[in-house]
Amino acid sequence: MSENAFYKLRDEIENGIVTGEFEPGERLDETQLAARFSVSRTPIREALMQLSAIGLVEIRPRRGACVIDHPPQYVFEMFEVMGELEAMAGALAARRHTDADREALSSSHERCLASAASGDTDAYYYDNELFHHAIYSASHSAFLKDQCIALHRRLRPYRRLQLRVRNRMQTSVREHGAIVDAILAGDAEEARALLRSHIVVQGDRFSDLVAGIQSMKMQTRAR
Amino acid sequence: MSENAFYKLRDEIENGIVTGEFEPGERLDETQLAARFSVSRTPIREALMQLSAIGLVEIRPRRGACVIDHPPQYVFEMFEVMGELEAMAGALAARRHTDADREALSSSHERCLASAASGDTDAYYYDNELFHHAIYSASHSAFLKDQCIALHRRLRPYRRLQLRVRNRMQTSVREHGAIVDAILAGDAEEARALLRSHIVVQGDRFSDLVAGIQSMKMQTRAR
DNA sequence: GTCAATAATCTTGTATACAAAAATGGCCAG
DNA sequence: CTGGCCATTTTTGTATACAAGATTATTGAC
Repeated sequence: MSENAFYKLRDEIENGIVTGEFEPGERLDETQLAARFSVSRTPIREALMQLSAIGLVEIRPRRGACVIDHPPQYVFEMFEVMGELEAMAGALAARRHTDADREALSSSHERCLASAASGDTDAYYYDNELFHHAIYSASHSAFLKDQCIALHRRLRPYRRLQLRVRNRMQTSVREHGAIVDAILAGDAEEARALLRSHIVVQGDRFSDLVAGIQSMKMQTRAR
Repeated sequence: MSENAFYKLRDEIENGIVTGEFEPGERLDETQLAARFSVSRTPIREALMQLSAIGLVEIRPRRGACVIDHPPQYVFEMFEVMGELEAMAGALAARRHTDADREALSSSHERCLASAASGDTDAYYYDNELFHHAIYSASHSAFLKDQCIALHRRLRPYRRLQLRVRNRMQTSVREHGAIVDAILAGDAEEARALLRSHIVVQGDRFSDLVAGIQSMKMQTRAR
């Protein structure tokens, strides 16, 4: 608590955006946030500056900061790019994984299986992140890993929505199984293809996503 | 000059990093920068916060900001990811380009041809950027375009180094020609493959890059 | 009652002030 | 002469102050 308030504040505000406490388009009042976190406006502004550089917040001159509000098309494109990056990570992982990577992949997949079976979406959400991070690490490309983690974070609000769709967890974990097999078998092109289609939001899933975003906003209006 | 100093400051400092005025690893003193740009430390700090979120600057608690200094391996990985993203943009462009995109691609390629022929590396550097931006736009994926532009910016310092290598401009512009042909022919997979190898820094080019980075740092030490 | 213009208020953007941590330098012991 | 410890000096991180632009409320005209 003692040092570097703006780091903590950045994570705190980011978390608020991810969980939907701050909704897309909502204005982020500096004074209000300062009061809420019992700090002055200075570290709040610094946190907002960082979030704006990351692309979670939009700062318009003399107008203050808003939570970024992307049109569904843009969100779709984000998943599309994420798919390509994860596909790349999977392909590299298939070629480069070590014994430790095998272990990390398998065990995180086991955890996903368990939490999917229990139906606990929060647990699955967390374990799913572990699984994907295991792939990034296994790619042995530090920059690719950084990029994947950054984009993964940006997509968190929407990823959360997706899990609410019926049976998505079961489908997701089944796909994970095939991905693990491909990577461990060293089949780079198979891993690439599987990861791409695992991530990209196609057909019905896109409609579900748009519906989810809509309902999230409706919820906002109602309050 | 009147409004939003931190935007201008961010670009100014970023530019300093890109052109090599601020060398990798160099400490960025807030007070010094404030004096240099005749502002207080506040907007300087805000600019540095943004640059750190982008990944151009590293801020260590209570230790101040430094220009980020990546090991050559990491830089290589950055080009590798850039290659994959541009390949994706090229593939999409091949499928989706409009008449306006055709025109933009052709004319920016013409400009590259001209500046390469004249041997003006600065002009080529600029026209090359135009050309690649034309591909991003033709992909008709706003997010992919944003990501490409962001990464392209981050790679600027190193890209500049590459052009100094003998005949690189001629080779580059020849590759551009093939890329334009593939995109205009609507051959997505050909465009993908050509762009990937156009960007990725393989074999000798990687050695040249490492040597360039070394000499850049030597120059720093000497002063 | 509605609209527009102006005054009052609020919010942002920047400067300055101050406390606490890190870096520096000097001093003394060995 | 070297190395470690304490005092001094910088430098960072945060709070506060203030000016200028944006927003809201009020008043007056139609």
